Amino acid sequence: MQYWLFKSEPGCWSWDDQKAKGQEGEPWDGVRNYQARNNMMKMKKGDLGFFYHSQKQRLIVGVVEIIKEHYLDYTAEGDDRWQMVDIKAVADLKKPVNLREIKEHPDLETMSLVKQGRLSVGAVTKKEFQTILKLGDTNI
DNA sequence: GCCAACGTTGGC
DNA sequence: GCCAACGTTGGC
Repeated sequence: MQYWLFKSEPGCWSWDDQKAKGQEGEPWDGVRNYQARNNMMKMKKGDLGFFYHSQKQRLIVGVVEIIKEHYLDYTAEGDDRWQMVDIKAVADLKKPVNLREIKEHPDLETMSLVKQGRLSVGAVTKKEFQTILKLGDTNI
């Protein structure tokens, strides 16, 4: 089992939008970054991840599950081979975790979210995942 | 609104 | 293949 982090501007695609999709989930399309794509290609069905609101809020708001492994992004053009995965909402973080808490936490300050702010789909270690769940007062 | 960080592009 | 210029993202 591996853990991940999906970043989105809430004005574009929010946690509420994601939750509205329910069990059906939604393709994480439009990723145009090789590192993010490579991360998606490593994802397995059943892996868990966080849903992060970037920009104004800067909060980890929920937990998602990968429900479909990588396939061709239908927004890719021509010979592009951009990939996407499907994710569904699993749980709210009872207490959303903000970026400042993450930066100040000794176990979290090395997260890719902190070190590589611009990466839209990042990996999270098991320890980081569990630490954030604890900060968020949430059990899965 | 500004700026730093980073990825991408294109000239050589 | 290198590197400067440029564009984009996201934190502040």
